[in-house]
Amino acid sequence: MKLDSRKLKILQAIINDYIMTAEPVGSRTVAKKYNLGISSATVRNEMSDLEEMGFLEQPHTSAGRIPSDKAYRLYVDKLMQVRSLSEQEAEYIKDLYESKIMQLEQVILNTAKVLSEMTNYTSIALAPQLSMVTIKHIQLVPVDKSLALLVVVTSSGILKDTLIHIPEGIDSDYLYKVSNILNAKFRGKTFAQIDIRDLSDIRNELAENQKFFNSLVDVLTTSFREAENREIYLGGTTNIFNFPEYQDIIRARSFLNLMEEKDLLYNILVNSRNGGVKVSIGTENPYEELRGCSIVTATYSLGDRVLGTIGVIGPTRMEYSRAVSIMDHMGKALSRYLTKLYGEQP
Amino acid sequence: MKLDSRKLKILQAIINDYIMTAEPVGSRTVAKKYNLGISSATVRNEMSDLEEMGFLEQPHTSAGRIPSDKAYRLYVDKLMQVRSLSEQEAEYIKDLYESKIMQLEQVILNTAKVLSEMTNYTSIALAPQLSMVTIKHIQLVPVDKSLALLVVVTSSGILKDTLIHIPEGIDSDYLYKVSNILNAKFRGKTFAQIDIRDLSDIRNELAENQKFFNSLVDVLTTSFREAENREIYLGGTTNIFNFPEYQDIIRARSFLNLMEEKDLLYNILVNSRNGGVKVSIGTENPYEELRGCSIVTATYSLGDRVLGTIGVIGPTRMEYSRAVSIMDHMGKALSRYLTKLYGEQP
DNA sequence: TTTAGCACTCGGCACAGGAGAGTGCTAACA
DNA sequence: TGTTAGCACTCTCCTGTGCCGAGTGCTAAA
Repeated sequence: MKLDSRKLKILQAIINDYIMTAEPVGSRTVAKKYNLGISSATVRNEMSDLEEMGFLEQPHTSAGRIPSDKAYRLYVDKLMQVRSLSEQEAEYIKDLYESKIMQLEQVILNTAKVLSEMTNYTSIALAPQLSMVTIKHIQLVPVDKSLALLVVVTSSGILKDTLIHIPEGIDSDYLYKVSNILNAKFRGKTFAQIDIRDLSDIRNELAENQKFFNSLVDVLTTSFREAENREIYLGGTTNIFNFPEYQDIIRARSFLNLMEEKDLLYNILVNSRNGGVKVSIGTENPYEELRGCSIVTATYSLGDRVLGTIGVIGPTRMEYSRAVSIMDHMGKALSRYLTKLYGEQP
Repeated sequence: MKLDSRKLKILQAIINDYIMTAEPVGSRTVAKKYNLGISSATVRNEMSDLEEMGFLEQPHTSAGRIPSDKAYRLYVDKLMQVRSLSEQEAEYIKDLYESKIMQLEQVILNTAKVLSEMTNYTSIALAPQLSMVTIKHIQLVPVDKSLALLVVVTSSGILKDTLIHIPEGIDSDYLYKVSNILNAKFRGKTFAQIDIRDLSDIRNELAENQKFFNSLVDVLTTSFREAENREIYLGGTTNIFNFPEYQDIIRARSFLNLMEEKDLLYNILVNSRNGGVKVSIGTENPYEELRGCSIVTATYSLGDRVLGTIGVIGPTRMEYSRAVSIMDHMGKALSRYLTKLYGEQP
């Protein structure tokens, strides 16, 4: 059977209607509301064909039809027209990145918040992945007799800081010396490139302070393990209650529980890291818990390095065209902002 | 009318039963299940009295009775026996504070998580209030030609760090000098004690670098404003779905929305800061949105300075005796742990 | 003062019937 | 041959009814 232009028009009408109303769409509605110049009976025949082809589904015999995931896929790939942002929306994004925030985490957090407010979906954002950025500066800052602060500044302004115990009798100069060694070793490298063997040099330097060396190794190795920042920021988790398909307490609950599964969300976002806007519809999703949801993601970068992913998650009956355009703009605006703020200076 | 011992026994039975079942309790149940040696008819008369006295309420004529907030208050103050922790619970808390976490925020976050797991309620925790701790060390760390990192270490190991722009031509030595001035001015003070006028000295020092001075003032003043860390950590927000009184989507939703109102939660926690375990029952609560909920809070301290508050929030039909004992132990264990880790060293 | 007994109340549930929306099929029509 | 009008049929949703059970309040007896 061929998917001729009339079938496409009808399909599009059904998808549009269902996205707006969340109610199964009947043949009469299509014929009347989307004046295609054909009668409801004709529409009925076409709808029957579309169902046979797998684009429509019927919740029960005497209900209208709803689009299948396959239909949404077709819609996203071929049918929908990606709108540009409304003035209001563009303004919203512009405002977000004009405020003076220096903390990178805060930027991402605010981005998530704005995303959920603009789209009315739940937003998720992956914290910047440290393994992607280079180390700019390492410094041991003395705190008191027995504590020092190990600060690592990266090219993206991110810093990891950890307090470490130092043995008695270590002075500020000594820390300064160690800092210099660490800098010489690791400056310019990414976290991923750091090799534990590089530390052996330092071991020799610190031969007389074995305990201190051990502390350092301890902290640095944990830092390596946490180089992949697995933090996930959420925005508008309760937005899900706005959708009629989540008026059921069981579904709402399982959705909210899902949002607490940070590991799962992490995997989703990390796997969407290969550039551009990505749409994942219902059953296309690798995780069973997410059939019924669609996810639109976009990446954000610093210069040409992809740092992380932002996304929105909502019912498969999602306003894809709006979501895609917002995600697209947001990803780009965020990248521009980050590159401007933290971009590698010569 | 007098609240004699039989009335108290009956009231206690009703409260216990209602806490466990969430179902209105009838006279038969009380007479049979809590063998008090009296008939249901007698219980009925007593219950009628208790209702008149304001301790019981009737959802509708042919239902049993449920305790009023007044009854819960009596229960918490007089009737309930505060149990000690089960071995399992004690073990759980012990484990929590035996792991090696250095980041204070992480400790509080984990505390909230464990709290919600142990109690099955939603837990809330107020981040440590910086105005309570003293500044130990301030240092400007050079990052590159145009950026420096301002690190503030406090007596509780908390640090605030912010990137600031520095004008061209400022070298590491210069930053070191400025750091020393800042240290001389502010070391030993609390954030609350910092006076903007103290900066005028520095202005003179930096006369030739007006721009840099402005940046510094900018950052420091924002730090002051944020000295009160308004961050709230939540744990187990979806636990609320476990309770039959929140099977209604409207109520569940409004509860979850409430949990996103960080300002409101902040006020609740800050106002519970005057030591010890505090129980706030339903309508006793200053916020209308929270009638129907009870909150049990405890404070945590560093040495003798109260740093913040932790708490659990659940339906008024709360297992007060368990909640109070857990909060009491947790607050104390957390304080001990913090004092051991970050306690003021000579 | 306590208790047994009884009439009464009210929510919850199952069930039936009707309305409404939508379908599929058939037959007529262009 | 494709399109349309008509019609019987299906299925959900809503509403009203009647019954059951839990629980109460009152009365009268112990």
